[in-house]
Amino acid sequence: MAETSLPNIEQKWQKVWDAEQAFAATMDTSRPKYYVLEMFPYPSGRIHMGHVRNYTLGDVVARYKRAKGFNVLHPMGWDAFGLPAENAALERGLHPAGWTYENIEMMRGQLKSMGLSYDWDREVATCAPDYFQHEQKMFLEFLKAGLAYRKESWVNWDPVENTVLANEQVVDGKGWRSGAPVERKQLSQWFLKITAFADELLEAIEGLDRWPDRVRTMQHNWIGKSTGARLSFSIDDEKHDKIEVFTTRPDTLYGASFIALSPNHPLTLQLAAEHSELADFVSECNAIGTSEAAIEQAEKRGFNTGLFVEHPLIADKKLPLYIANFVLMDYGTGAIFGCPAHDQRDLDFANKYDLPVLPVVCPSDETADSFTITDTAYTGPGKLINSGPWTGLDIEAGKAKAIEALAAENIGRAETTFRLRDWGVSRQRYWGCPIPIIHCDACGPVPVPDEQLPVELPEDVTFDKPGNPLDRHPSWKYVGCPSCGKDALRETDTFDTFFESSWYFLRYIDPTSDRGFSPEAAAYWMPVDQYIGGVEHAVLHLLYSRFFMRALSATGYLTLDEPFAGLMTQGMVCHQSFKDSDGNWVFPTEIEKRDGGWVKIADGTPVEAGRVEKMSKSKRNVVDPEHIISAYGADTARLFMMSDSPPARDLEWTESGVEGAHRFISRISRFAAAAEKIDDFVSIPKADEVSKEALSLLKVTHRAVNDIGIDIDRFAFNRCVAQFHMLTNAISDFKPETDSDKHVYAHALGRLAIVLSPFSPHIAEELWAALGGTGLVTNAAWPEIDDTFLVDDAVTIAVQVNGKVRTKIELPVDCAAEAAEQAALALPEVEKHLAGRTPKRVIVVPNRIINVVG
RNA sequence: GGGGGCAUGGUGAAAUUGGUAAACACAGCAGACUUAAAAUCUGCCGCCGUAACAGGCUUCCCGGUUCAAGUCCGGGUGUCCCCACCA
Repeated sequence: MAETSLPNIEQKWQKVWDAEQAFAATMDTSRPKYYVLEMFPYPSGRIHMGHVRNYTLGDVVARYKRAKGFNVLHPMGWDAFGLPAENAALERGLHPAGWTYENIEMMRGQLKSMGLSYDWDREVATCAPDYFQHEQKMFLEFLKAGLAYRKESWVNWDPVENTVLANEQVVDGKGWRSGAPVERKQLSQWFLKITAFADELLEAIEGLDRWPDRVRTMQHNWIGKSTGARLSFSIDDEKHDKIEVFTTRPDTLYGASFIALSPNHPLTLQLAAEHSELADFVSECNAIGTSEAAIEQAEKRGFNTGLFVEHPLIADKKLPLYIANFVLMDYGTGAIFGCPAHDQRDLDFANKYDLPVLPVVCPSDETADSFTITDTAYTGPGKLINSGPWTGLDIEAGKAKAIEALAAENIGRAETTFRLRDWGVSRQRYWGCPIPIIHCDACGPVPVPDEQLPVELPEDVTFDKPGNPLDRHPSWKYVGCPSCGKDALRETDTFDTFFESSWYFLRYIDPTSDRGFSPEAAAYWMPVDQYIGGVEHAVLHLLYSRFFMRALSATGYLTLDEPFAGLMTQGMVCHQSFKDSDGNWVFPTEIEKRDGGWVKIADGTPVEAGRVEKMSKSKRNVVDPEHIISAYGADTARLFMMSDSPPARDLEWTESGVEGAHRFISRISRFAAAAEKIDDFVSIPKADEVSKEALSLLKVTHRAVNDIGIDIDRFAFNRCVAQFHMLTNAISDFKPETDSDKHVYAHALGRLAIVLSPFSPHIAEELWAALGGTGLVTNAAWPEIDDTFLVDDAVTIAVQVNGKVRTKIELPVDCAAEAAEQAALALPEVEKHLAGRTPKRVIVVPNRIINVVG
């Protein structure tokens, strides 16, 4: 094993960094800042490999930028509210707060053992009143500004647990825990008006040029802007209101054959009141949950009301009015016109209920007479047909004409609709931030006055019954109305935990401010220069945070639109999974290789190697970082994480890969153990004063330092590790003899220590100290590069004949094209492969390639 | 159903953005050291040829542009992810 115990070395340097407060950040407007942030963890109890990868990625960037002279802010904290704490309370009788804080203690210790360059003085836990009081205040400011409101909305309701379920918690239409069929129910909920910024959020995606394209597209699609028209249809009995419809295809209006309303449309409810069969139909529709699976299985059904509406453009044409289960109340106007020829869903519906199918768009290779629709709707390009005055127009012109015509008749206009809906933030949960509202019979919902903030959670709560403990607490919710003084009730819902994560990066910049954060700190530190985390937050957290910046700007907290200038989404950490003969997942520690196959150590029964999958407890393919760190050290774990896969891609955890990384770290520690202290090894030796071998090592060294810097900037950390190996191999191969050689040798090792320190900082410190380096390598500036070492005087380039590489030739750098051409044509291989033909053309790309075309 | 990513040796990958495909590692093989093993060091390692050269083939498949394609364009296959009765 290693000469000196690596874990001891690591603890030693961690103590030194602590004692020197090496990573404390202070605001200094005279220096350029760099804010590096990793998505903060939920304190589940122990760190996992995904955390190790995420935080190592961030630490490499933070330490590199520090070496490059930036005033780096690199904080860490805890996304501490959430359901698992309540489950622990339910299952093990622990209080959520105690459980959470214990987990934080545990995980902080684990993170510290990784040697991450955090400024721990800025640590934040979102469940602390000192944190959430500021978001209660923000919410009240949003309320004042009209960016928060209360509304009845449809939710998934679990009738056994008496609580709202998120869509993710509904499995096959049933509650994930209770197994009870989920109901749709209307509930009064608080909403944040994210739709007020829909257009802005969409347009600003364009400017997020340091975000991954796929995240940008996901947000783009999520916001889902549709342009079209809103138009109204009159019911021919004149008793009822007009029906407003949104469509993206106003050009197909002449092909309309029915109108369908959502089961929750106001008119539907009005009709259902007089019509018991319809009322039954509506409740059937609502019994089906809102989950994906439920929707997919649900058959498209309609209810014919017997009423007719007038076609707005064709005199005397009447369209039947249906209630249809596939029409959503939440999107558009909750009503559609069906044009079966050009919409698959409308066509299915029309065929089922025997409604006419009239094509009004015809592809260019068909004619109006021959073109028919049977069971596949036509959604492609073409010319309008059967469309009165619009016949002959193309689709886009048809849309414009249609909007013009509707406007002229005063029955419609152009309209834009978004898929994005306002953010419902109410949760019927205990372990969350209380919503600072008091409900008074006389005054309605009244904001909790500033001087009564924060509204804290009561500690004496019970989890023995389903439902919200806050709601059944004996006294907590009974308060006087702040406005009239009469008996009133506290809001017992708490905020969605995405509320906390939408602004935590602002708390880090000014963690003791009594207003959450100061505009001055925000002006200096924001935006986050580099944000790193999992792609699973591509939409929710990253979109909510973007909204929050705009809402906070609108309420005078700061002036900033975009919180994260750069975003890096890392891939998952995967591992081989195993199943035994009974099909149960087996831990890798329970098995061994025998005769080329896997067997259980315990009883020798065969085990089948499954797929390489994301590490997860259920598949038993997790590896605990703590074991790896105690067995190999943090430097090894960190280096391995950066080694093979580029950050954005999935990384497969392999034991042999870890051992490879550990061999490298051990190799460095042998260099450190054998190092001689040389005065002034940092200074760059002169090219003309060193031996040929030493010069070549200097070239490798300066090239490596140069390339590593470039590769860190572009997140090619796996290439950096390759550079470490090449540099180390070159150093190993060099046998210093003279004093000048020793200087070069120490110089190369010193450069290695600096460039390795973002990745494996402990061993880098050890090496630096062994060489006699001044101060900490953690504080060392990124090395200067002597450009003269980056250029060679000769290059070997490939010579092609008719596009195939036939030989190589060594030429002086920047050799003139004519000379290169002459040299190439003189080569015997070229002559041979030309086989007597005269070269028609010779392409010379200087320092790259020569291609002889013959 | 809609949108997006990815596809390169036995494996993870690299390729200066259109210019020598396979850097660096993992695994494997052979050797040195050792009583032996581990560790360490040295060498080999895309495929088909060959005694060895020479050749030929090769970046999922088919086609195109180009002196030149892993890279660009068109079509297809596989795979993963996101969204999904969105009018």
